Amino acid sequence: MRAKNARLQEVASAAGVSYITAWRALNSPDLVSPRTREKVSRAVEDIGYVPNAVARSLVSASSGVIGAIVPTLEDSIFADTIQGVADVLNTAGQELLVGLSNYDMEREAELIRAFCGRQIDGLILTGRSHDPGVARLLAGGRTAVVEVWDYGDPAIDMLVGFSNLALARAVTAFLGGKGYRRIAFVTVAGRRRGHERLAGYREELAAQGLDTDPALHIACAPTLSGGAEALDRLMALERPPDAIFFNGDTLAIGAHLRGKAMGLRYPDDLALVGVHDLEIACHVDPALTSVRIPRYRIGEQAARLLLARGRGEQEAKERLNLGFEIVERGTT
Amino acid sequence: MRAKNARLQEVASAAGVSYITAWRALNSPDLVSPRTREKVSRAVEDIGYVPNAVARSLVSASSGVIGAIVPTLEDSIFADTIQGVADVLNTAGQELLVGLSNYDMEREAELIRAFCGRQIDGLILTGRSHDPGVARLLAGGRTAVVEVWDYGDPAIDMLVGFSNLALARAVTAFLGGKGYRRIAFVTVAGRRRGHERLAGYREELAAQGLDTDPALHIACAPTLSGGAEALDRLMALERPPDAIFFNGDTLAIGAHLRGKAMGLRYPDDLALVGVHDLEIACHVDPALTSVRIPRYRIGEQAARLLLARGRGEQEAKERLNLGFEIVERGTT
DNA sequence: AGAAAAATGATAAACGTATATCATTCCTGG
DNA sequence: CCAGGAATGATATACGTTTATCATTTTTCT
Repeated sequence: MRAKNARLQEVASAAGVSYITAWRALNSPDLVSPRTREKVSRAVEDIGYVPNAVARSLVSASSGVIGAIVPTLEDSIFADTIQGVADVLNTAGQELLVGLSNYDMEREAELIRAFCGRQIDGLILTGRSHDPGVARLLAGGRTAVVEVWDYGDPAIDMLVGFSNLALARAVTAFLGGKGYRRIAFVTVAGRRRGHERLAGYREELAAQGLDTDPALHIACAPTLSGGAEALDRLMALERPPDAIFFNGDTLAIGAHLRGKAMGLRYPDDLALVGVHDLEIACHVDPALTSVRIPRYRIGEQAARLLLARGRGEQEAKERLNLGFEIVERGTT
Repeated sequence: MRAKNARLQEVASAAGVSYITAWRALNSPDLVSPRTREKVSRAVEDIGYVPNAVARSLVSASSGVIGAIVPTLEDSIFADTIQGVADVLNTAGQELLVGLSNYDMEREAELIRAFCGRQIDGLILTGRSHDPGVARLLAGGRTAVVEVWDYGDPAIDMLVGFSNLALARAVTAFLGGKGYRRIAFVTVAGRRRGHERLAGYREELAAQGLDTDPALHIACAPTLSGGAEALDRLMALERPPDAIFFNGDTLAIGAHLRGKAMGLRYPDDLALVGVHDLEIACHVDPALTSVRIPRYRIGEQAARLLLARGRGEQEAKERLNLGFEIVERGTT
């Protein structure tokens, strides 16, 4: 059933030329006469020859594959970054090995090891905290690495993202500047990015002398329902918040729709801010204030850096802070 | 800078055993004494040895990699399927090569060729229409193929999905059964799945004697705004529809929110149906009637079939029709 | 102690390509 | 017709594993 793929030797035979000539016809066409070139490419067609990239990788010690590990594709957040990576790699004929860590550092470490064994030319990792063993493996510099979706110290190699701490401080400061005093923060349980942002939120609360009631930070499920339920819990507090910072538009939209059904009026009764600036943020009424993050560009830039490194153009440990932008709309 | 990775020979030297013994310690531990096993694994640790999967693939003619090609990750639709694939592959230690065709058949063909050159153990393709050259390449049966997100004839090899034609007929019949006579259909321009569903919609209109006004089928951008704008155009018709079937919840939600802002009341003024049953369908008011499609399970099952084929358990050209389900809510 | 079994070692071929070296054949221009 | 270059060919080695065969050493058991 499973016949072996044709080898270049068979193409050569079919074309009536030697192996070497067939090889030259495909890989350095200038060294070969047009007639031979023609014969060879016809033989390639006839046989359906596809060069064995595995053998090529083995001898050239470079696979033409980039690995990217993100926590999940289930919210479209990281999917957009992967899309950016893939779009850039396409233009360079590189392939993309995708790994989903499910927010699990050990799983991420396994994926990294497996990817390294596949001789990937570059690796994109989400975030800056990784398994220590793997950090050592990668610190050798044999593989180009870009960490994305974060900005700070230390970094393994290259870095493309924005400061999660700064983002949380900026949003909190923005709300404080608008006069809100009891600002709640809603995160999804068990996610590292949430921890960093929580730190920024707390720092800024302290800096601005805002209400630091710990009851104002709660965690919920990463869904619209999670956001809706978080709203319920916060509004049921003895002293409910006057503004809620949701760590993700999905949560914020869930809360927005629930609150509206309950009769809340934004921003008078309550202010809402999300993160990611999903398209739906502009389609609810009033439109949701959110934080625009260059999700797609993060992927693009990360891929570009890896390609540049591969071409030897980019030896430095480039660090790109792509920033973020608070987009003010009707809910604040 | 870029030192070479350690080879197994170096591990053997470090452990003070022969190459063969080191190999056995890693690959058939039963043949080796516990003490030697220990020495070798310590050497592996010290050196940071990672087996070269490329060399292994070359000799074993199987790479441990599955390829999956989807049109895009930008809406979360196919991302969910990829997630399902990845979750199953994880349990089997297989890696996932992802290709994004951007709805372009030529691009898809290039990706398929590149993947085959990488000696993938299996391939997941979206839909059943592909470049003819590539179809021949794959028809050889050297690579296990699962086509997903569709069900019908012919198929290259295995098949996991549902009938897009049946889906469109079912939705149209459902609306007709509710008494709606002027049923519009909104698709995204230039997508094949839309064509199949359009055919189903038209067949059912004819079968039920419903209004077949061609002005009731329009195309729009694949966004919330696209759906909103489609609503505007349809409601501006001299004889507007009494129900709209949106080929995707994103479009339907965009229209829903716009229509509500315009003062439309569902389902009295207008009925809406979407496809995909995204979470937000239940969070708008009234909730959106939609069609549940097992996006994640499609990926899971496709991956399972490939793994079974790889283990030699599954030689047949399995075909799984996972179906769909109309979830009736407030908009109809 | 001696035989059987377990563990280890030496050697070689294979996977399909990349690439280097040297040799031969073919074509072109004067 | 011959020099010189272009085109083609023959041969070999390397990449790092997998796997087979056969040989040797060490351990275990009676």
